Amino acid sequence: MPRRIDTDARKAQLARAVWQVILDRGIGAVSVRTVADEASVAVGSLRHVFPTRAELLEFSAALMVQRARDRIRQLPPVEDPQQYALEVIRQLLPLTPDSRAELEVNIALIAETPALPELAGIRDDAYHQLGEACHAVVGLLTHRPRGPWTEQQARRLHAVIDGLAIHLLMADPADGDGWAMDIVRDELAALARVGADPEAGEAGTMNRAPSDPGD
Amino acid sequence: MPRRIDTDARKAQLARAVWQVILDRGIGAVSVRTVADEASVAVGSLRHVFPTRAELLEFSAALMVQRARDRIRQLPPVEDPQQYALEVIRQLLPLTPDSRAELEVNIALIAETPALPELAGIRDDAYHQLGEACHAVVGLLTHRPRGPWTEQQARRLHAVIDGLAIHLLMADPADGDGWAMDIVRDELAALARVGADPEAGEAGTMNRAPSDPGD
DNA sequence: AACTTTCTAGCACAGTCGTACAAGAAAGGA
DNA sequence: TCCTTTCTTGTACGACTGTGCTAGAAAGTT
Repeated sequence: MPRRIDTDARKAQLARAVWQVILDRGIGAVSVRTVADEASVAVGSLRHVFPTRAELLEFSAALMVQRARDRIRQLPPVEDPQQYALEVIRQLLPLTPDSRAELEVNIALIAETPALPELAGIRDDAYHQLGEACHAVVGLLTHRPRGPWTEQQARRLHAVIDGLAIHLLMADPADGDGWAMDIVRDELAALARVGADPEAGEAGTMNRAPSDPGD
Repeated sequence: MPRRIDTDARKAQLARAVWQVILDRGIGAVSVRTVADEASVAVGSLRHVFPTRAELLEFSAALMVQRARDRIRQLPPVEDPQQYALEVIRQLLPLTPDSRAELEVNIALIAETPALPELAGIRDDAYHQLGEACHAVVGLLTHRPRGPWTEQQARRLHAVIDGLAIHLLMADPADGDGWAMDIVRDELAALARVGADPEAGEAGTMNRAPSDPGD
């Protein structure tokens, strides 16, 4: 047996280099050369692990999705389901450099999908996983069986999360990011209120009633 | 006076070519050559109007934002503010090939911002305009004076719209797109309920109470 | 120590990129 | 008709792209 390297570790190292290039110079700057330089590795060496550029990007994207999922799975268990859901969602918003990088990579993926059909699968995978997580949160808080109502609530929660994520990415950092989690807290509280009081609101409609502003 | 062309019309024609290339092959395929080909024009001719690639992209992006704004402004007036708001938001979601192209260009912009700082201004402009529109809708429906509560509601509505937009872009076309407008209708109805009944909900909190699922 | 296999390094290639530039075509005023 | 100015066109250049390929370094087996 000749010399062997830890292929998985090397792949992860190169994926990190991809993320760094995307963060610094955008997806357009991701080439085998820039990534190899970022990882302090020769191009031929990179291509020994990732024969094509598409494989490099595919792995980098998949690893990013996996990391986010693992981070959520390893969240310490919390008694209050509402607070637990809050922590889960906190992991999905770009509130730290790491998760911010994840989202930028994700957006770059969506933007480049027409050019790289191989990545569509990963993108759809992440989309459906997050959708399922939202549905789980709705079920956890409202104690309702799956149905059109829970599906709509889940889709709305999903939209709020993704929308807030993008806004956090674009918003003036001087504005802070507390407002985003405030909105999420509000969403979860509203859902939990249905779980606590099965008779709340008008039956027969899916509409939700915002509370009085109280000003 | 030598021969003159309608510069604005030519710029618009080239901008349309940019959008088409983005739709067909992604932002990564946008080059002076591909755009010139798409517009059936020589590269030098394109560069006579847009000396640099950055100017080409900048104009294309700005025109896209302007077109969306004009489309909304020229919306026929409707009596019911709730339905009017619904029509406005319909223009902002990728439900037609045109508005779908707009969103793809928008996402491409966000993804490429690190590489093209010139575009950040346009992106921020569109962001704030949409934010203002959401705030206007909240004011229109709830009849509340501007304040922390309306701001939070507007930010949430903004997040829902942008989140739904992205999901429509990624979702399986077989799923249809009715669910998105259903969610928007729900949001507006909930806001309108505050406007109709000033005493609704619990005072002193910003929380909103979803109605009973009614299943 | 010799051999074998993996890994690294780097050059070569055809293609595309943005941009520069020069020469010809087109069209209105003299 | 000629002249002037705008516009179009094609070519050229250096830099960069993904990929192919070869030669050598590294390390475990025998």
